[in-house]
Amino acid sequence: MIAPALTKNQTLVFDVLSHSDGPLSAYTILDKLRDHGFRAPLQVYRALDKLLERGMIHRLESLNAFVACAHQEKACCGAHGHGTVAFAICESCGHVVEFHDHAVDHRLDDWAKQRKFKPAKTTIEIRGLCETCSA
Amino acid sequence: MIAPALTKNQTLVFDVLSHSDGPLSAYTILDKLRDHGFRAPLQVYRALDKLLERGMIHRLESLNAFVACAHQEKACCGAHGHGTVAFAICESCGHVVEFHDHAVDHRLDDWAKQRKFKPAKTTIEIRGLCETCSA
DNA sequence: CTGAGACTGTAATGTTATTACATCAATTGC
DNA sequence: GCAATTGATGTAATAACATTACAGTCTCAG
Repeated sequence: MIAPALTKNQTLVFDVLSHSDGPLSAYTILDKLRDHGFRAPLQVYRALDKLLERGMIHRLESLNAFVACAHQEKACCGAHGHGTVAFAICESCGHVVEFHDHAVDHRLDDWAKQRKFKPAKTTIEIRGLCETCSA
Repeated sequence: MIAPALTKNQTLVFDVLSHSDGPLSAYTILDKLRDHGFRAPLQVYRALDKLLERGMIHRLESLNAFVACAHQEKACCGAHGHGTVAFAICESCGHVVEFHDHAVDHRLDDWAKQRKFKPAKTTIEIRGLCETCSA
């Protein structure tokens, strides 16, 4: 099962995200792509949806923003991925660190199993101050 | 340090949330309070902010909605609370279960300590299907 | 060729949240 | 008493985020 190539719009959106040093909102992406012919939010949202499906990008729920997956180029976190992605978000500098913690995943899975809850997507986001900004 | 009484608007908003069987958006709350003189979103958002500060309600980031804290009447999850709150959200029936898992908290704290990241607020939300809806 | 499916373009609209400014009431310090 | 401060409120306008609806294009299997 080989993933099809990205379309032009998907490529443009992914490039913007992967070259950014922080999360971007859909509208910020739109603005950055006006020169490439983007005119409406839907062009961005459609591309974002596909990239999310593939696990190439992540959505930060607490920011309404998007980041490229830290495991560059591998689609590693998608359907075949290693569990839930977690984020630490610095509220001062905006920097985001993506991490995975198997123990946390396992613990949440256990909770779900006990309640017979079927998880579809799990969000873990820690907002605070990074080492640099809290110094 | 005794908490001051809730103001009229705060009380109205809290009552709506605590009598609801599911999460409500700010605008849904606004509609429910029109009869009580609410006319603008800001009246709701201001009350929500104060209630969040006290830990009497929680915000569900992945839904842009709000719920009353499950530990009724105690302000238990606020400044003196027992760590991070987690939620399981059924995407079919909308039901939300609030829970606390000390092991998960501890694990995320460890991660933060190692990176010298200072957490301010942590969001954990599992979206999926509850037992009833997946049957 | 043609019909199905996936992607695109555009406009309009819906939903969520904030900024700006004016007013009112309670509290505090002089 | 009476400024000065603080915190809550009311209203309007706007900003920010996201979706619906509809039409056109492209590709490919049959």
